[in-house]
Amino acid sequence: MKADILRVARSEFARRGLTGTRIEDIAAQTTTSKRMIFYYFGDKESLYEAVLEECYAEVRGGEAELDLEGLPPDAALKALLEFTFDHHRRNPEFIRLVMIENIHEARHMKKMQALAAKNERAIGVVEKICRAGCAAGLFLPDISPVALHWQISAMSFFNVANQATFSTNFGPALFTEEGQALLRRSAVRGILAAVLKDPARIDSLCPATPGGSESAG
Amino acid sequence: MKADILRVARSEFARRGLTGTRIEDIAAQTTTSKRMIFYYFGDKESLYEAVLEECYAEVRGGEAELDLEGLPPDAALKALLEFTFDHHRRNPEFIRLVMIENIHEARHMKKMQALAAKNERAIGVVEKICRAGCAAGLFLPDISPVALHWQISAMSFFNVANQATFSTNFGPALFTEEGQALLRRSAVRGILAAVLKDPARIDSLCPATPGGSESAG
Amino acid sequence: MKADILRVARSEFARRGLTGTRIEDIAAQTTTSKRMIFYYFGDKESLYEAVLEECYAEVRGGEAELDLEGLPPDAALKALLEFTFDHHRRNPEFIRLVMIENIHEARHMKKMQALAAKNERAIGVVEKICRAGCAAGLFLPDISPVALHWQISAMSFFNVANQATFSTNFGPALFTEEGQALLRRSAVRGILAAVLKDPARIDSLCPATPGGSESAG
Amino acid sequence: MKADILRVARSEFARRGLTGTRIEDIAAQTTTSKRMIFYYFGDKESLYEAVLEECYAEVRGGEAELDLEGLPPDAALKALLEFTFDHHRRNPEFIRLVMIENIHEARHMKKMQALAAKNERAIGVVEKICRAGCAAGLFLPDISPVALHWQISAMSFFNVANQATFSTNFGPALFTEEGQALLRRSAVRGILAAVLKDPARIDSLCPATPGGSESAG
DNA sequence: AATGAATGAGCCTTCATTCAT
DNA sequence: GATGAATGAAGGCTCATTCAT
Repeated sequence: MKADILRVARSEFARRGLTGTRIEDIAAQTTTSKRMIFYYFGDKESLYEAVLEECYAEVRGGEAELDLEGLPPDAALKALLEFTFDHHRRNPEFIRLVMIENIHEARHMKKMQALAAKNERAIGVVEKICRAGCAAGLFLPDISPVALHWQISAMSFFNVANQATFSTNFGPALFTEEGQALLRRSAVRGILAAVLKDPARIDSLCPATPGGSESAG
Repeated sequence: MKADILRVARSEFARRGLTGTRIEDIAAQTTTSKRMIFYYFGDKESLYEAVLEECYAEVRGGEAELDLEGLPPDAALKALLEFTFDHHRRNPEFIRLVMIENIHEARHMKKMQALAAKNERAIGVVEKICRAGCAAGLFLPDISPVALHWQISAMSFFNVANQATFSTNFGPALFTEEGQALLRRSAVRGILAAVLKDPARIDSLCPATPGGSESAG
Repeated sequence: MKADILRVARSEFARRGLTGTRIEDIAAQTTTSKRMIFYYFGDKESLYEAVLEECYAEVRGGEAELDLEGLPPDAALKALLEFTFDHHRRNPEFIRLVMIENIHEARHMKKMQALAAKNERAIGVVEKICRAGCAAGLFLPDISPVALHWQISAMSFFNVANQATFSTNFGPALFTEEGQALLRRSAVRGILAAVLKDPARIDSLCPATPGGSESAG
Repeated sequence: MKADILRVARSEFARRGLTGTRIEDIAAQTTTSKRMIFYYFGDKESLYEAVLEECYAEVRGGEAELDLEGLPPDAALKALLEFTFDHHRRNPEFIRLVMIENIHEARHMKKMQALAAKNERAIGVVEKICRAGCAAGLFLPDISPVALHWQISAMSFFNVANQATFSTNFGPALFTEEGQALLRRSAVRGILAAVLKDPARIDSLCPATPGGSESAG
């Protein structure tokens, strides 16, 4: 019952934002009533926070499934980016909730205690790769894991978050399967180039060219 | 008077979104009345669209000031990214309006006819650089200007749009002046790497390391 | 509570029409608030429709009380007209609501499903009289019950509906008790004349002269 | 220009009533502006009154064209009814304005001075017929001209005014050309029967049966 | 005489929320 | 614990009308 409400609420909040969502609309798609929503969650904002928290847990939980053990640092970094890129594409509701949080200056996210551990883990993954990369002499020294995470996030997030305006302005080509594959490769290439000591290694890791057809050399 | 309303409305819509904004709040910050807003703009949504259009015109107008003539293609690309990165930072209201548009699936932006020309111009700039880069044998062949624009936008946009959640989750360090300088350099390096035929050239164009402290060698 | 609202709303709608009525004015005469009206009825138009429906049910219900069993057909017809004439006079609000409906091209009445049965019953009464009258050789053959109902309605309805303009233009005499009695007798005479095979029978059924003073011989 | 406004205003007031009509809607269909309407007519209610007055003048003017001279009284009465019946059918806007006036308790009509003469003339016609009919020994004595006028009006007016609700409730058959012909004949028959001393004369004046098919005897 | 720009008042409606059991 | 009925507060919007030239 609570789960039912949360499921519908997530969809509505993701679609319409915090103020744009109406409790009545959520109730209408639920087996319960409007009254029950207040009974279980107190008020609209608390429901929204519950949705946000649950969604975050789920998504960050999904990230834990990624196993980079055994991969060389540069391949691991590549895998991490590709995973994040795909992961964000598969979770548009999560992306939208984060967009909405940013509209609200992360006001609700700041209240969420459970986040700290999850975020540290996310950075931990990048940090580990960086350390290994430096130790192996592959990466430039003094790479900031947080900056690297920022760069990975930027492209993976923007790709989903701004699809509507970007394709309105510049056409839908980038959001077809081929377009997405292209963007993903460009992103990998950019990230690796920003990190590798010897840029020549890039070509062995990602043979294709960014923004170009497969044929390029 | 219309300008006064638009100015206040932009601030409110950027801050609170379409549904979150109350006409009354706009009126209160204006020398005119709530009634006047409807007189000039018809309804809330039309006012929002007028704000969006005006803001877009202003921002894209600002971009026109950038002069890349005379620069070699790779330096031009670097300059374009740096300009975009800074430009987005200087226009947080515009960024927020675009975020809000994405929440609304670009519903209003799709109506704006005047955009087409401006968007083509934006792509035109990148296209020109690409052509010159290829002609000079500097860039990889078959670079997609739109994909390149996407990559530039991704980092410049995300940097402003997701500041609230990112700094909530991973600390405010990246959003200090030094942090921003670092991110900008990483971004430049990534973009160039994704494009240059000879990655070794990167170091001559951007000597500093990505994600690293200034000291790195 | 709903009944209270309906009662007040009927009076207001009958007096001022659909657009002329203000929800606030209804609320003010009620023990409840304006908000409650929307809670119970959704919107102004639905409230109006509820009023119309209820009023129709009441009025047509009142008609059911008329018992014509046992009367000869011509006497039954006379009784039906007299009843309708009096009945309309007693229900000026109903008359006004029908006037208002006609202004609105019967837009709302067309939605009312429950009417069909009631209307068929109304025609049924006339039909029965017609059949009996024909069978008894009293009425002209091929009398149309609907046309007869139209004629009865015309005079009974106009008498109430157009009282204001008629008495403004031609004086109030016809709307005193005597005037009304006169009109009623004229109407009966007209209706019977339009139906009876042998017009001479009229005088036995309604001895007084139409449009004349009682004294006439 | 004033004429243009009046023409449009009549149509709008007739269609939507006094409160239902919006000055802006009138202006939109005019070559002039909303402002001009106030300039020429002062306010909404005065414009409505001007419309009402003009419409009345026009319609009552049309009635003057009827020439009953030379006809025997009963034929004249028949002609008057038929003319009125047809005349009302041809002037639905006028009918609607009178309906609206009745909704407003004839408040505006009461102000109209010019009416008195026109109304007296209308009654004058009936009066003349009555006098002639009595003098000729055809009509019952003491026929009230006003009651007779009421009866003529009732059927002619109701026929147009209540068409929407009547056909909604009882079908459209009565408002086809044949249906209307039938009703007109019924009405004539009823009126004559209410007046003639010798009802047998009816059949010579109107051979057809009321509410029946043409064949009846 | 003629008019574009401006507006005060108030209307219908919606929203999250609480009452009372 | 669970719920149907009720509601205060305010929101977007419309209307006839007047200001100012």
